[in-house]
Amino acid sequence: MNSTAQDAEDSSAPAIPAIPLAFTDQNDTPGFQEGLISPELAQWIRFRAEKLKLRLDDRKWAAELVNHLRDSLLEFLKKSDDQPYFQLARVLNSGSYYEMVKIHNANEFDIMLTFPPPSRLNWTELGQYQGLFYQVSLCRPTHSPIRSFLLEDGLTISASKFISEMYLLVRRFIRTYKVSDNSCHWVVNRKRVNSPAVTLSLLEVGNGKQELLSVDVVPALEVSSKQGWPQAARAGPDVDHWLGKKAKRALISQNCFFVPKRPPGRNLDDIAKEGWRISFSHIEKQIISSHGNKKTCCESAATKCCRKQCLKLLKCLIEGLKQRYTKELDALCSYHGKTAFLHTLSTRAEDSLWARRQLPVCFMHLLGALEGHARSGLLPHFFIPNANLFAQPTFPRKALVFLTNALEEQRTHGLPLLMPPAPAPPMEICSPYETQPLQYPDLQKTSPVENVSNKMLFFVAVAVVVFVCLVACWKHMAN
DNA sequence: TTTCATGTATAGACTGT
DNA sequence: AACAGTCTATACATGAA
Repeated sequence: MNSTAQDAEDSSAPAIPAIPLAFTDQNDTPGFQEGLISPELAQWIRFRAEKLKLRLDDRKWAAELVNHLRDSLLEFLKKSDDQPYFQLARVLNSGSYYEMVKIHNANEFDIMLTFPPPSRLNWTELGQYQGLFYQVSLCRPTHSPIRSFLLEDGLTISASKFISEMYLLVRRFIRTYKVSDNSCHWVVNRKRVNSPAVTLSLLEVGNGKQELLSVDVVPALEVSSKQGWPQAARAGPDVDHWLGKKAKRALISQNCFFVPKRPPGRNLDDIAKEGWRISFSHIEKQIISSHGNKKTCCESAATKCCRKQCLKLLKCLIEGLKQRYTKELDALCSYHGKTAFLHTLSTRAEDSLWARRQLPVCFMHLLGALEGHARSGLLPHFFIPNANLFAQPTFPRKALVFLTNALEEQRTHGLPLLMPPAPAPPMEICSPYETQPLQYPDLQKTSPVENVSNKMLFFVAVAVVVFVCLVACWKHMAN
């Protein structure tokens, strides 16, 4: 009976695998041995990857709202005389949506607003951050409107002034900006002290609780490629054997950015409080979109690879872990996953290793790689090899040990966090997948479109169950 | 496999200095 | 007239269905 109801909703759903599925640590790659993935688990991984796709309707709905907001904001800044420097803003879409690795819903967008400095920049590494954070200043005094963001020395660009002014203008913009159909409205979220973003949320009118979309607007200072990247990143990412030396040169010859994010920690000195963080978002996006060892990767059905799917699954697992162990894994974020992913791609370069069919094996490999980084406490920033994203105190020792164990548990117990909730009781009607929001309440923020389809599915499931019951009764009576 | 919508890169037109 | 910056049309890539 249960399976009938399930099948009615999702005929492609594989059977729930027997748990635990043995993964042992015998291999030198932590947590990975090819032969040990059971066919059931492999099927589940494929199935889960399918489920992470964004729906076209959702994308269309969200893209229209976000693009209109973005274009209107840009127009507002261009016309604004209050802060003439912001008239120079240019848009650079970044983050997982535009990298095509956003999962579950098209509900989070990252938009960088980039600004060219009036002259060459000087930057000084802030100590103890291994080249991630910088004091940024102009080489010479200027009459450019950027003046209003400078400190008393007339040269140093103040990150706090920059982001505060951005807030001011975005708030001013939002006061008059209306969503076309009036059913929702954008609000500016509260300022967060360590965040470089002005975060906007789209709320339903009359239901202030439910956030339908969120957009991070991140201002960024552009460093001309003529100046080159800071010393800590000068060597460029380790992609020689993967993307090739020529591709690497092309990457290094691009601009990089500073975003107004101060370094973590309390009791910062006055210089650190005005610190900027280096950003390679646009390069990351480029690498992820042209990710092949050969040019032909993903060009045809025959050369399709599973790299992006692996990253999506890892992001899903990380979200799940953070949901399940909120406090313990506070320090963990999706960027750790992305970094481990990039390292894995650069060492496991050959396209054939990432063939579409190999998804389960590749994902387990990636998971093992992240576990390995956690176990060794070493996860170098992909562009700044000396910056360890698992270094303390940013990533506390305790959290690292917890993460190592959590990842090991996932690997050795058949990925319970990627699985549906425990086997359903006999009369359960809904398919396990549809009940997923119960397990991870915030992972899936339902859009209006989704609500409709959920109701439809539920209705169909109930109808099928009733029908099957009737048939069973009828047969019983006939006997 | 195909069809479609969205996102991106590019060239050439346009505009103001 | 020359130039840089901006806008626009177009083709192409990507991924969902």
